[in-house]
Amino acid sequence: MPVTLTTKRCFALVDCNNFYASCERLFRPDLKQKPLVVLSNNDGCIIARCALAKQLSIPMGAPFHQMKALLKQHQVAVFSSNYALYGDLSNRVMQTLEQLAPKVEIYSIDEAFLELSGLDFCQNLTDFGQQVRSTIYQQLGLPVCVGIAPSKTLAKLANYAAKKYPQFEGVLDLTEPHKRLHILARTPVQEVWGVGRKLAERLQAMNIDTALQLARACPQQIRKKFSVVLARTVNELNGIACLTLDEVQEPKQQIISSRSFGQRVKAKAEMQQAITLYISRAAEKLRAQHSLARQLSVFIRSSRFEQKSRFFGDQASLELESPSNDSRVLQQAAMQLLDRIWRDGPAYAKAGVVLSDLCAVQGLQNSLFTPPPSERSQRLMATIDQLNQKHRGSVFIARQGRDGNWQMQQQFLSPAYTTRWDQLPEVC
DNA sequence: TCTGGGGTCCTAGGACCC
DNA sequence: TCTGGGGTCCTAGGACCC
Repeated sequence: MPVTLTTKRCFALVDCNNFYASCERLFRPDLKQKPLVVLSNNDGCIIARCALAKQLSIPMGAPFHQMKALLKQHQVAVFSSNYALYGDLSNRVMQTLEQLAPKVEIYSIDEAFLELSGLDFCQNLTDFGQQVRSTIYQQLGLPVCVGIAPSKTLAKLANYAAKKYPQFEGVLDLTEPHKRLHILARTPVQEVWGVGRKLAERLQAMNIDTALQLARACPQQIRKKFSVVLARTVNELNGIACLTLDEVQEPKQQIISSRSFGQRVKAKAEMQQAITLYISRAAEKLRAQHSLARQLSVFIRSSRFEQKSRFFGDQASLELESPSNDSRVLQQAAMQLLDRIWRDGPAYAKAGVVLSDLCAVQGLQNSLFTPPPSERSQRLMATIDQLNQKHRGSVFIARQGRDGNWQMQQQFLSPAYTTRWDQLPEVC
């Protein structure tokens, strides 16, 4: 077997195929030969499709209600999204990857970059990619594809091609420049990481339609006409690594909790319940990353799709006297904000809260000017988090109430197979 | 009836100062 | 009274990602 000494930068992108759909299918072997889709929160849109469903031309992001007839006609299995399940399986995929490569950056719930630079693998890179694929499939039953290249942007593109063209068998190594031309020339510019719909339109107006044409553009001109970001993309497409592997997950700078309602909200008391729930969720996330928030916003809005009535939306923010992660403090502040923006009349479709201007609990403990949150508050919150971790929703602020009509619709929710003992799959 | 949620980064423009 | 330019900081909004 040839030995590849990678002295240059080398990245692999591992991406799970149709992740949510694959997760659902894992526990339903009876659906192996059947098309399957997963819906967004509130069963609003289709956000994941298995290969068979894709063949039926069910578009990504299509509103569920518009697709119902087609789904029924082809007997497509439908699932509400089950983030407890996907999150748990994602963790297992990442743990497996960490055993296979020394440096791993968890990029999203279903993707990770591996850095292979400077490693003298006793195998070529395609074989390494196949090993990743087979290990994850054997251990977890989830299919993945692997793209390998000297920059992250090219690794993304290699992954895209590994998925698209069956002859690569799920792994594509683009470290050799001459292998790239062919692929870049066949990849539409919109498939390049960092090029969305708007940029693609502007690029196409300049006769840049493919990834290869973008790679051959002048970075300085792109910088001038577009942005530093796109200029960096041009360099990355030429194999010049501008992005590095970020192994450590930085704490979030902003935490959002928002949701569309299962049914329109008209009463203020219901809105108060919803906002209280969202605040609790956001505060939980805040504490999980050991942060405090200085700023808080609340927003409410009616539906943009409503024909009969005019759209209404408003938001308000405030700065806390001292940074906090205490659900009670944040909840009170949120209620004040809601009082400011609430209007009787509109049928509200969505609301949310945003925590921002975050800082670390640690840093504040040594500050002379801002008092740190009290021991008592920290201990109480830690206890609540522990209880809720064991049993979701066991402790909550009374204002939140139980079972409002506004709560999320999840008509097709699968059991929490992997995270709840009472919902373990049964083998008959 | 029914159209997701949660993030990041960059830029443009205004306010303000020297 | 008239004139100028450069710098910083902040915010809102846009574009992108999954």
